Amino acid sequence: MVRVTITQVAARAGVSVASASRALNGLVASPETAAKVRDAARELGYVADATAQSLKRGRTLQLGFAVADIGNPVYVEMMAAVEQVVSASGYRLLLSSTGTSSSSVDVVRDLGRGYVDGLILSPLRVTDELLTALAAAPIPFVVLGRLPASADFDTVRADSPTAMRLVVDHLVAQGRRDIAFINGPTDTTPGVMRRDGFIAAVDRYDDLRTRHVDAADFTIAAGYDAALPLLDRPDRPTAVVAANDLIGVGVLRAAEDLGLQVPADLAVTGLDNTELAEVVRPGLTSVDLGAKERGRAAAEMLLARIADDTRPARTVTVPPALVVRGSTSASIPAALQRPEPIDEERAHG
Amino acid sequence: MVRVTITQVAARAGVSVASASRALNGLVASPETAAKVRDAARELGYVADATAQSLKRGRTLQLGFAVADIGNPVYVEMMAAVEQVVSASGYRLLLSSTGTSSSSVDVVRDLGRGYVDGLILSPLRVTDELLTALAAAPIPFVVLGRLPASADFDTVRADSPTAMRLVVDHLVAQGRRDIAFINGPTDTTPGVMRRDGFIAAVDRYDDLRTRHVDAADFTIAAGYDAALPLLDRPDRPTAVVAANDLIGVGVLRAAEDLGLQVPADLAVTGLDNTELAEVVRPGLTSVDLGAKERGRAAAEMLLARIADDTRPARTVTVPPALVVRGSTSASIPAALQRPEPIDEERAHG
DNA sequence: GTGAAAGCGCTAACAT
DNA sequence: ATGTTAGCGCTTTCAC
Repeated sequence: MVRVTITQVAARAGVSVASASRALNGLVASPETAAKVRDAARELGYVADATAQSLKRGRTLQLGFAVADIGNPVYVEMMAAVEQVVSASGYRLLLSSTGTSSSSVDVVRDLGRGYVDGLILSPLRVTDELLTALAAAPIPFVVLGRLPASADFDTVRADSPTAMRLVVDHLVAQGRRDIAFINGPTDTTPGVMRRDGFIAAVDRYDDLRTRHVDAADFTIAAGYDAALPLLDRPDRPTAVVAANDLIGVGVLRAAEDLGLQVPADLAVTGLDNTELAEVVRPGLTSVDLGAKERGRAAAEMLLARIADDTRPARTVTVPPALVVRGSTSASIPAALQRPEPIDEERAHG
Repeated sequence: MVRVTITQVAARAGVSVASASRALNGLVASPETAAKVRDAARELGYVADATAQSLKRGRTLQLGFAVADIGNPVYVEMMAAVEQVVSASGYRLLLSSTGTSSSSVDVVRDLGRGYVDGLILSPLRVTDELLTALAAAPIPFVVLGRLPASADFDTVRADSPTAMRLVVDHLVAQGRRDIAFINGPTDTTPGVMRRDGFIAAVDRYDDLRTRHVDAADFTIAAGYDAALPLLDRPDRPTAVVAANDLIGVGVLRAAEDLGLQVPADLAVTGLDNTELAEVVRPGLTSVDLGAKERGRAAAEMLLARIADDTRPARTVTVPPALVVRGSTSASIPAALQRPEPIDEERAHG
C-alpha cells in the first residue's frame, strides 16, 4: 500500500493543502470545502502521518512507562491501569523495561530525544544519579515510589509504614509475639521502606520478639530459601511477615515442606495483595497497596502536569488495606477463601 | 531545560549542519571535524530529536504490540519476551490493549499513521473484518495465534491439538476414562482451537466418556462457576481438562469446596503452564504452550520481515510440553500435592 | 571532506 | 474562507 499524503488529498479536492489540513482538523472551512476534502480523504484512504504531525505540533501524543520488572504482577496491574487512562486520553503508551538502575537513568536521559511527551517511572533504586537526571529532565514525569524528601517531584506512592502497622497489629491481635520479617534486597527502595515500616510497627510493642532475614530477591524461590533455615529450628517464630506476596508464597512452601501447619503453627503475611495471595492455600493474608490506584493516579497526574507545567509538585499516597485470609486466621471459613466473584476490569478489558 | 538542535551544535563547532549530522552519525568527516562536533554536542548536551529523524528517515524505530488482555499472565510473559528482543534491536515498544475485536481492527487501521514500523498482533477473535484490514496493512506485522489457512501472513502459534493429545493421553494413562472439558468462550480463537483439539484427542479412544462445558470467561471465577454444577453430582467425571490455567484453578477450588480429593477423586489439568500452576496446591498439571518462545519468535519474525519484505510468509509453530504435577498424579510426593486442610481443632490446641 | 539547499508531511502564521 | 509561505529538526543529495 502506498502512502497517501495531504498534498494528494488537497489536489484531488481541488484546494490547497492548508485548506485540506484545516478541513481535516475541523478548523475553519466552508461546508463545501469540508465535504470535498472529506470525500477526497476517504476515497484515497488518507490518514495523517503521526510523525509529521508530531514534528510540527511539538508533541508526540506518546507517554512512556518505565518499569524495573515487567512480569512482576504488581507492575502488570499498574501498567494495565496506566494503559487505560493513557489510551482514553488519546495517548499511546510506550513501554520500557529497566532492569538495572543505570538503565533507568538512561531512560530519563533519552527523554531529550523527544519521542514521548511525558514519562511514568517506577525505579527499583533511587540513586543520586537518577535524581540528578530527573532534575534535568526536559519533559514532565511522575515517579512511582518513594523519593527523598529533598526531591520535589510529582510522585505517587504506597504507604509502607501503615501497611506494616496493619500487618503487625493483626498478628499481635492473633496472639503472635515472635515475629520474623523476611525482606527482599535492602538496596532497593521497597526493601528499605518495608524494613523501616516493620521496625516502626513492632517498636510500638514492648513484648515482641523480632528477627530479620533478607531474601536474595522478591521472588518465591528466594522467599523459600530464606524461610527454610529460619523455620527449621526449635525456636522458630510463630509468625512471618514477608516483604511481598511472592516471598510470602515461598514461606508457605517452606512451611509446607517442613510439615508446619499454617496458621496453627505459623502465621504468614504477604504484601501487595496480588492474585497469587488469593489463589494459594491457605489464602495469604496480605495488604493491598493499591497498585491499580497508583497506576491510575500516576497517569492522571502526568496528564495534569502536561496540561499545566506550572502547578506545584504533588505527592499522592494511596492508602493500604489489610486483606485477611487463612494464612493468619483459622477462623476464616473455607468459603471465604475462594476466588473473588469476578474481576470486571479484566472481563471488559 | 531548553531543547538543543543540531543547528546549535553546528554553530558551536563552527561547521555546517550537514557536517555536524555526518559527524554525529559516523559518516564521512575529517577527524578534526568529528572531534569538534562531538565536543560541541557533549558540551551542549545535544541529543538528536527522534521525531525529526523519524520523519526524515521514514522509520520510527518503534514497534507495536497489540494484545487483547494485558493482565493475563500468558500475555505478560509474551510481552516480556517481545520487549527484550525489540529493545535489544534498538526499537522501542508501543503497547496497545485491544479489549474488543473491533478495536483490534482499529489498531491495524491506525498502522497507516506511521507511528510504528511494524506490529505484533495477538487478537482474541479473528474476524473477516480483521483479515481484510490486515491484508491492506501498509506496514509489516506478525500475528500471534491461529489464522485461517487462506490468510497468508507471518504467524506464530501454539499447537493446541498436540497439547490436547498430551493431556488426554496422560489422563488416560492415569486410568481416567470419564473426562470433562471446561472451555472458555468458544467465540474466541483459543476457545475454538482448544475445543477442536480436545475432540480430536479423545476421538482416538473409543472407551472414553466425555462432556463439554463452556465457562463464561478464561478466568478463575468462571472456571469455578462452570465446575461446581459439573462436579456436584453422583456421575461427576473423574478428570477435568481445563482450557487454561485460570479455569483449571477455578476447578481446583470447586473440588475443594465440594470436599473432593485431587487427584484421588478427580484429576485436573490446565493449559499454558503459568506460574499459577506451579503455585497452587496440588500443583496443576499443565501444558506449556511456550508463551515466551512465541513472543520471542514473533518479535524476531517481525524484525526479519522489516529487513526484507519480499520473503515469503512464514508460520512458526511452537511445540507444547506437558508438565505433570500433583493434580493428576498421586505419585508426586504427598507434601507437594495435598491442600492444607483447615484444621480447627489444631487452632485450639 | 564540506556546505548549500532541498524536502520528509504536516500545521500555522500571514496575507488576501 | 482560502491560498501562499515558512518552518518543525533532521538527513541527504548535489556541487565544489
